[in-house]
Amino acid sequence: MIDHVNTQRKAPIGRPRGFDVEKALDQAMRVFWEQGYEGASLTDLTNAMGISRTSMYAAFGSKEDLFHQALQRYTDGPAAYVPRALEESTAWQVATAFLNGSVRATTSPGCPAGCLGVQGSLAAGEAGLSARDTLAAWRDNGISLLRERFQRAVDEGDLPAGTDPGLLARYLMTVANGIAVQAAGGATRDDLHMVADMALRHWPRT
Amino acid sequence: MIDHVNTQRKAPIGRPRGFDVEKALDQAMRVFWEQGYEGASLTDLTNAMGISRTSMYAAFGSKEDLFHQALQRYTDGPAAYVPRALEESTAWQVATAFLNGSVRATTSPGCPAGCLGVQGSLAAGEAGLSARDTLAAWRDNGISLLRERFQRAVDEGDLPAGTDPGLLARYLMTVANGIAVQAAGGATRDDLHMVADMALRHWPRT
DNA sequence: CCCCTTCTGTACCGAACGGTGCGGAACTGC
DNA sequence: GCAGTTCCGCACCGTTCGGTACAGAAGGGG
Repeated sequence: MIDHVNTQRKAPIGRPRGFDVEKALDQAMRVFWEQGYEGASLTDLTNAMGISRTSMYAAFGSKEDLFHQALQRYTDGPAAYVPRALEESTAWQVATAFLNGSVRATTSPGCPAGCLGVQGSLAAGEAGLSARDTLAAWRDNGISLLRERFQRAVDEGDLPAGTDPGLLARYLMTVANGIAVQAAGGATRDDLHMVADMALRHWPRT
Repeated sequence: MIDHVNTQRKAPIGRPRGFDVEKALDQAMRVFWEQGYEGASLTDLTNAMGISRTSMYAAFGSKEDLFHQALQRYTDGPAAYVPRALEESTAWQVATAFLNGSVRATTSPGCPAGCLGVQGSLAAGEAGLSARDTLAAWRDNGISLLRERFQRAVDEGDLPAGTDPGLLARYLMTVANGIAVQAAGGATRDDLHMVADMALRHWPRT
């Protein structure tokens, strides 16, 4: 607020940055996605980002900070199918869009197989505990978003009265997480689309 | 074959081993289960096993060999619910026993949360690629066992003609893998039992 | 022009990594 | 007792880990 004028300043004093922060963050996201938090070394990361260790620390803070920012970019990018799915007009459409989106995102050609929010740090030693907890909270947040959407669907009569929105939400997230594991193991998009269809076959209807 | 007499020899020459190989393997299995292949250091492992690095290398070969033997012990121990489920008399009972067993195994008090076959090495750097591939093959083998069992059920008329045994098998493994991820993130046994029930609600019947 | 700020490349830090050489301890067979 | 064999604890190997000190390069403000 005080320095609102600074938001318009195009050329801050000092030597300008020699790389594109968002492009570098994209590359870091890919490395974390492919190798996990612990499996991605600073050397792997900075090589992929095309910058030196010093520049990385100056721009992002630490490996853990970089991971958080890469996860945010993942949320806004490859995982953007989640908020899109929540905007569908019926609970059935939300569920379908969510699972189909997860299949697409975890088997996208040119991207690592699987989901950063799952394989980024599922089990870890001491160094990766923070990342592990961050991702567990990230997945829980996804469940909460789904639950709130399904609660609304119950309230609106879009889902049968007495339906448990929390159970539906956790069920969908569980299937999506399983899809991510299968994708990481090499399952094809067609395989997983059939699995997603099967998981939706018994969806409650009014 | 040649040394079948040796199988009866109780006291081999040389200094006897000062620890129980199977107990040590159990502890190693727990560490890999909790921290993953890359996250488990030799120090973590040998401390839990109660032996020195030298003894570990002499008895098990290398960290990777130790992991393979720990996975075998996991297969025979905590994951023994899989072959038990396959022996159930109907496909429905097989599926129910498989998912309920996976819920129990991934939320067993006194054991790490989740499944070694999933979180042992899902995404990894160069050092963990072999373990990652081993676990992917381990999961694929589980799918194959289920598929063969369901093929038999189709042949016997226990499942409707035209049912795809491979799809059922992959579907169940996907749900089980999702359950493992959720368990690793702190989901309770009750939560996951309800998820498993929901996943079985639309099971094909004759 | 010089000063100040910011960014970058190199070279390096202590710690931890997986793995091993070696001398001594503990056992069997003679 | 003495050789032969196996196991164990300690100290150590080279490498890599995440993170940083420092000096020079590249920009703006006066």
